[in-house]
Amino acid sequence: MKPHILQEIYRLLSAEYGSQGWWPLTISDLTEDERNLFSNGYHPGSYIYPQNDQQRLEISIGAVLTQNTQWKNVRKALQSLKENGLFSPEKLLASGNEQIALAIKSAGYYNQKAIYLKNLARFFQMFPFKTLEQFTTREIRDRLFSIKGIGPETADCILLYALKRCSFVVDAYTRRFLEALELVDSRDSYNTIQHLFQSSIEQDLPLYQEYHALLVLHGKRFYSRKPFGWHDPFHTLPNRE
DNA sequence: AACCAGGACGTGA
DNA sequence: TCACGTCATGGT
Repeated sequence: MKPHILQEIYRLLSAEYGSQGWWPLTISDLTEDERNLFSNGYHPGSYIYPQNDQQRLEISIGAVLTQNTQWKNVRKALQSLKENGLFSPEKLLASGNEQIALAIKSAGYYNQKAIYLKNLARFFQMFPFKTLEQFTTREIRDRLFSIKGIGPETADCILLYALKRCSFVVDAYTRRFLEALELVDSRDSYNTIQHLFQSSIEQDLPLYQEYHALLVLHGKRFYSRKPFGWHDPFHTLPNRE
């Protein structure tokens, strides 16, 4: 692969779609000014979020809930968790699986995810956000990955968007996109593809956050099973080498 | 009325 | 390692 092709792809995606402002926060968490400024919880051009543990937790829980699930349904589940007073590690651990499952029903897989959220809550109880600062990104990643219900992508989402660590997120859209460009093979592992990005682009947090967001947006447009775009996906993108 | 969504786990080869 | 079945609601 050409060494700088992933940089070039980022430039093209960024020019095509502009700033995304991931990870989205629920509107109810934001101040009135922010509410007026942001649409649908996105905060394009601003990388100061999350600003408190509540928002860090929301991103982390959202990362679990959005596994193979549309964000729209996750947002309902997040609101439901808050409305039912379940939105803290302590409350989650003190609640029954059935109660959590009921609250997150809209996100699907609710029985599994109720357990997953408890496992995550147990982790955050053992390692509050403040104490995580002293660990390396790799150390946190290994810890997260060992939690039942947290795979590589979910771990990287938490690292990148909740903990502000440069850990590149590889999702299904990223894989389909790179496969279509014949930059990776279908049998390449998650870590292989992640390493491809991390060795090609500069270690910059906004860049990491934006790049994944852009890949999701572009992926939804051209690489969904039911794509809603009609343009040639290769039109503005580099030809395969 | 099938089919899909910002995955992860358990199982058997 | 890896391919495959399972988990489940909400929208097209």
